[in-house]
Amino acid sequence: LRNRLRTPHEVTLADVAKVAGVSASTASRALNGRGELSDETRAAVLEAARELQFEPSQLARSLRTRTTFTVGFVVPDVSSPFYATALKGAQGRLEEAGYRVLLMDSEQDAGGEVEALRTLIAHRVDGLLVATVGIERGRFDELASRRPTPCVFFDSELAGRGDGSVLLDNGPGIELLVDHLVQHGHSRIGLLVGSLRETSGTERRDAFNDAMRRHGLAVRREHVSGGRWSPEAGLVATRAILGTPRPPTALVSSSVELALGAIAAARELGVRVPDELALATFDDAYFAELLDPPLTAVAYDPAEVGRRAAGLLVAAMRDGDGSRRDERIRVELVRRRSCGCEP
Amino acid sequence: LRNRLRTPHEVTLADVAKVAGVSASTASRALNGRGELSDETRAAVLEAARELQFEPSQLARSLRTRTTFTVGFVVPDVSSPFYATALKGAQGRLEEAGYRVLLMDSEQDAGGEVEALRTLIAHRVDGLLVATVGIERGRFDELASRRPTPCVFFDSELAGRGDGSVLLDNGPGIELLVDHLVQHGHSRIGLLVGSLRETSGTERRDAFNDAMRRHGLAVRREHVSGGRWSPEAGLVATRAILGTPRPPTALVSSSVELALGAIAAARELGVRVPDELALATFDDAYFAELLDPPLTAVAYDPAEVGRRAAGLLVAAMRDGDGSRRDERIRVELVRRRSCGCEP
DNA sequence: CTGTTAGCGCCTTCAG
DNA sequence: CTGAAGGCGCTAACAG
Repeated sequence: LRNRLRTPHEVTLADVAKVAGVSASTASRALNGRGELSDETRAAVLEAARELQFEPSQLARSLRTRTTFTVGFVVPDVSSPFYATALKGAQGRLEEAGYRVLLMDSEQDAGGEVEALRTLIAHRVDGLLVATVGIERGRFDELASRRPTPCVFFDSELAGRGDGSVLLDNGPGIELLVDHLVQHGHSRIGLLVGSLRETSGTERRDAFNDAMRRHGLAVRREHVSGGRWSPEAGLVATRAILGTPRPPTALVSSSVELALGAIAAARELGVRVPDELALATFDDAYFAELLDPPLTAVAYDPAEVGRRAAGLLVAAMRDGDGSRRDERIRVELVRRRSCGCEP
Repeated sequence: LRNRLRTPHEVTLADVAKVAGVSASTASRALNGRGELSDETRAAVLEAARELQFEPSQLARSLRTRTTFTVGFVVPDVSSPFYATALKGAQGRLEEAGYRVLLMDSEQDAGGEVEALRTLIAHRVDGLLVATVGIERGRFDELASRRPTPCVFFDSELAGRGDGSVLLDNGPGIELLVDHLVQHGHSRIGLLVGSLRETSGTERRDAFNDAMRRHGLAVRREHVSGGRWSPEAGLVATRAILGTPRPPTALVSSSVELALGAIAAARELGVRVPDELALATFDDAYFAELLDPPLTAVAYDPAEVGRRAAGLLVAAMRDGDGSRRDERIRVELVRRRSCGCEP
């Protein structure tokens, strides 16, 4: 029976107790600082634990206490600098509070997201941090009902669901971009849109339309293109937009990836930025300053998004009153050359 | 007793068994496809499980089977595009094989790495994927002895430890860079070094020295600077190098972050790249083409690093014969303008 | 202040 | 082919 175990002998709480000459429950109390213990008993247990290099099994502990101190983190694409940085920010907060992170990538796919959530729930995570790609409400409710787990959305949300959200100031950000381009004298302005299954995508598009309307400017259908967040999508979309009979003189991009594609497309078509096409984008990047031309952008701290979301989640896991909290991350305009500003 | 449970009623294997009218052991067999079962029993159990939306507790399962199907992933900095992408690659392979990823960030610190490994081991992960920041051998051995866990190093290794490694072709890569710069006629070449606590850092520095020697070129102490992997370090190092009495005419950078700092420093000092300072770097980046100037680089697929490392780890977790496997990721030179090549 | 007892939810011998 | 029993390692009532 015992010979099947790979590990010759797993050091267990019982072992520690035996060496310390106390019962297992006492050993447990000593190690977790619970209950009243005589100093010498405590010392004996601690000593024994150290001697045996006892490492309590989180597994057993979790099974018993019904809490795993693990949080699930679901993003469309971990390799994206934004999500990677948000993850890092969240990680910091969570570790402070004693939580670990189980990571899942939804691969930009609603099905993948459902799968990820299901797995995480099967692992009995204590909480969920998710940048949704636009899962159906019904699916979410089903999962949530099966096993209620505190959940905070970030970057994109499922309106009304979960215990809160931390989103970017999408509206004000796009407004900053459009206003600035208008100040430069542009009136034919195009838009590179992101995924319209995500609220970050739709909010930016809606804000663009609103801002244009506010300036009395028309939004031409053929000057709006995109649909995904990649440089490739930006390249294709910009080619299409620049290929129209009367192309726009300026372009607002919903993300830095899209903007990269735009620069590439302009270069390919021999269109000079910003002289023939002004460009301004949502999202700053650490290399934006060094691009050719340097990219005018709406900046914010991606790590802060993660930190704040994690903060909300920790609160929700502790209190568990169903009170929602929705936060927005402030953004600011960083003027560089791509919009037509001089250095 | 039961009223303390947050979840009104957790659906358990016993419930499924009851509904299906069989014993718990039979239900378990049916759900895991073990043993011989009559078709109707199996069907009844599956039906009951679906009806109750049974989601087996991985926790309990793991406690019993002594395997968690979880892998620990430790990197110096998740927010770095390289590690984020490697993570993504690893994730793909691991999920195929049924493993989940528990992520830890060592914060570029040996102490943090030890802490991360300890936590992961306490969670009884089945395997470890680590990009070490240069933890002490003794510390590693201690942790490994306490609870032997398959471990594969990637990017940087702890020579001789673990069950294998997947490293980049650091030597050949740097050689490509030096050779190319020499071809451009340079003889005073400087080096931006990364962290020398990591083998990726030392291998690149050593390769630089070797390549220079091979060309009969002197490596000047004051033309070698750096020590960390960040753009800031690159900025400071390049300032220092360019501030020397006879600065180099070309610079090899150990990483793209460092190179970004170099471009910034050159710009700040009014030094034109590549005319006054040629630049070539290890690591390609998706935006390298769009920089000013476009960056000549040694390229490889970061996701592949993760995939291969995960592949090795999965094999090690399955077979468990202590056979080491060490792999190298092939690299290639991508010529762009920063080295002096014409477009 | 401490020990005994009883499980958390699941899997796996061992019998039948 | 199926059921009963035991236990993974830990914690929390409940008694002393």
